[in-house]
Amino acid sequence: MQESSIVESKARSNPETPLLGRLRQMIVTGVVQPGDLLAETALAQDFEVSRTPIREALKQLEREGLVEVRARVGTFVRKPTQREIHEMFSLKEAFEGLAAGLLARRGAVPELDQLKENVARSQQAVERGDAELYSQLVHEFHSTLVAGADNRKLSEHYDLLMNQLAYHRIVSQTLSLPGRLQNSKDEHQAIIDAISSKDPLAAELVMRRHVAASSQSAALAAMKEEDEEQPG
Amino acid sequence: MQESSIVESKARSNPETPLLGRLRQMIVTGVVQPGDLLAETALAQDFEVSRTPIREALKQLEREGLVEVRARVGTFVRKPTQREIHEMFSLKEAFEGLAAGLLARRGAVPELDQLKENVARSQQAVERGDAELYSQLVHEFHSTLVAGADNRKLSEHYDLLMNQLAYHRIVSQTLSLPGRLQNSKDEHQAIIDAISSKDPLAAELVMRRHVAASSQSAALAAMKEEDEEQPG
DNA sequence: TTGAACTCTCTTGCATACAAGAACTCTATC
DNA sequence: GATAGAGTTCTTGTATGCAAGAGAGTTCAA
Repeated sequence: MQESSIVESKARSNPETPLLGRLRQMIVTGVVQPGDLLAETALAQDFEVSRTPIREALKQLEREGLVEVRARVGTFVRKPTQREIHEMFSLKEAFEGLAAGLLARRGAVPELDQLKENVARSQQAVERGDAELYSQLVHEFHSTLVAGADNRKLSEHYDLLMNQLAYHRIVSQTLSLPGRLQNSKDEHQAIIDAISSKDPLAAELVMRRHVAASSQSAALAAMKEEDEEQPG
Repeated sequence: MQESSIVESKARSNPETPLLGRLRQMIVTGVVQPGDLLAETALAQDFEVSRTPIREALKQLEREGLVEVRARVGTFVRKPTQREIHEMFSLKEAFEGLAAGLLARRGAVPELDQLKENVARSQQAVERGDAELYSQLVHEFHSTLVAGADNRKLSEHYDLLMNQLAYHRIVSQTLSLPGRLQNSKDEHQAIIDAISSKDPLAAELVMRRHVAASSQSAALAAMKEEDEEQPG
């Protein structure tokens, strides 16, 4: 239905090399953990290519902020600092607020129907207490909304940001917080209402409030994860 | 005083390779024109290195949207489409609006004083009718404001955007439009007032209105340039 | 036991050779 | 004159070899 969009979403002239996508997915989904060494030679053997394309992909990932290349030492999976996470949630709020406003301006488009359907399915997920399905639907809701803004540059920046946040991992943790499920669904409904009434300002405002609320939960979850790793 | 910031501004662990910066500057400042071929071999000879580092830099520039690499054909300086320019100005509005809000929240910081001084100098430039100096001060105003938001992720995204817009070229064209100089300066003053009164919402609103206004002028100038190139 | 120096290994950085393909040019043919 | 085709040339894509440096481990001396 909806493209994954965290891992792959650009519709550019040059389709992304499979290598880059696979490496990025490994990082974003947590197959490799922050601090892990991504050695070019080892990866080259794993993927059965030479170091050259591996190297290009790693350099690209460095620019995306997912890894850190230390000259003549190694390439390591990067972990955003608390400050960076906070900064990125500010950006997320701005991006999605902009998207909501643009979408409201566009009026009735297919994406709006997709959002309505999403909320309907979310309602069922909430009733069944299916947190995992709901988490997936949340991701779909937000990416559909941004896609509906019909602004490719926005999408590019947004995808970049979401990859850095390793968003879906944080979201699934966030939603385990008690009561957050029902709140989140209601907020989604309010967003759709504002968009449907073609009020860009209201749409942006509601959207930003929603992102701010979930950001707070997410930041909390991220901080909690931090504590669990280093209990001392 | 203020770092150029269009060409170089990141304070990352890995300092940017000189090659990348030089190539980027060549594109942003118009030394090489859209459509021009950037052949790896030729550049390697010019810069007296092998193709490998050149290649890395070009790949990076591709990700930044400044060049287009067509496999086995060539790497070409890219020209944003009218649609992309429009999209990017939407993003610019969101970024600078966010920055103004964040800066207002921070209160009295050195950057605020820099902004005040900037407006004072701009006043002089307007009185003297020095459009070039004013153009430079405009650039400085906006980059100081974003820097003042104290959000590195925002700065990264903003720099990326500005490079794609080859912003200063467009600005200098824009400001030649009659009456725009005085208007622009007054708007800058209004932005500072809003920030000084520590009203994030007002600051964001005024900022966004300002960006929207200058965007309209800039888009017009870009369109005009387009027409001049292809008169038929 | 501690510390310093040295060596050894592993990493990325860079240069280069070769492969593959796109596009242009020139020629032959209709 | 127009067009199809082959060949040439230019481009980027990939593999690989070597250089340089960081860092861990070891050894030796105090």
